[in-house]
Amino acid sequence: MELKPTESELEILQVIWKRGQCTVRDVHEELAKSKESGYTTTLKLMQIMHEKGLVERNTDAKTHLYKAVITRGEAQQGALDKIISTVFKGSTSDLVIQALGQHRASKDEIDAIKDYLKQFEDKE
Amino acid sequence: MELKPTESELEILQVIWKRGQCTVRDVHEELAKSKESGYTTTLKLMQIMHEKGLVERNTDAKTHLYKAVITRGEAQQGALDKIISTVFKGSTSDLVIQALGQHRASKDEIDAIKDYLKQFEDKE
DNA sequence: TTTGATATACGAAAATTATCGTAGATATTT
DNA sequence: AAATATCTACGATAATTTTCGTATATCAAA
Repeated sequence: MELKPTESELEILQVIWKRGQCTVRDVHEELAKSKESGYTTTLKLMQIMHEKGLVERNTDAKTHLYKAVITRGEAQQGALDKIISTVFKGSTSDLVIQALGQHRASKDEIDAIKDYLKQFEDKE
Repeated sequence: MELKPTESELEILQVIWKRGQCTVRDVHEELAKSKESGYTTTLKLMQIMHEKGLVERNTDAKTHLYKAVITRGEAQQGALDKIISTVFKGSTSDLVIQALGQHRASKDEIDAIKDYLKQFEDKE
């Protein structure tokens, strides 16, 4: 196992994560808002994702229901690991600073991060 | 233009960024440490990268010298943009917190980030 | 100058990913 | 029940990316 989703698979997972559970049509209609592609393309991709173990599905009814096996957190971690090692020279702080710099985090976001950092203050 | 490097191209860019400038052999021997592939494969990839405008090269001598056109910072930004939108629901702070959490940044790294955040304190 | 090592160029195969058409099953409507 | 709509399965093609072999040029050494 231990497969990382492709770009298209990630788009599909996004929809599934948001809804928790969905049909091929659910996913396809969501994607159709921003993308142009056939229904059977989405279907096929989701079938492949099932083979790969990225999603599981309930086939009791005619219309199958898909759920994500890989969690959003796992995908996040995988994505982070990859870019930290490929473009950030292994430096997490470089990534954090670059992220904060360009994306102009809002005050709330900054506060959330500060709060998070507080937990390290009393340690060691 | 405006092409994003593929996975393999990114590996090559890493080597170029580290050295500033290099030959195909430089890159290939660096990659060979962690990967198994032929010299002409690296050569071909670098030629394609040249066609795409990701690198430029000096062909005065028999052995060409390659330099990166896209900067590490641009690649970092592109990589961040992509994963923030695909797996972090557009939330920079989610990304930052996840990065800090799992990668167990060192004290120095935490300090660097705190310093960075200070600049926002007096604003607005 | 012949031999051997090392370069680039480049076509083409292999591998991976994405897209779609069609067939057949099942449900829904008239 | 017949017609229509919707679903899955799945093979085949297209597009993209990666890998490599071979031809050819250049340089250095014997």
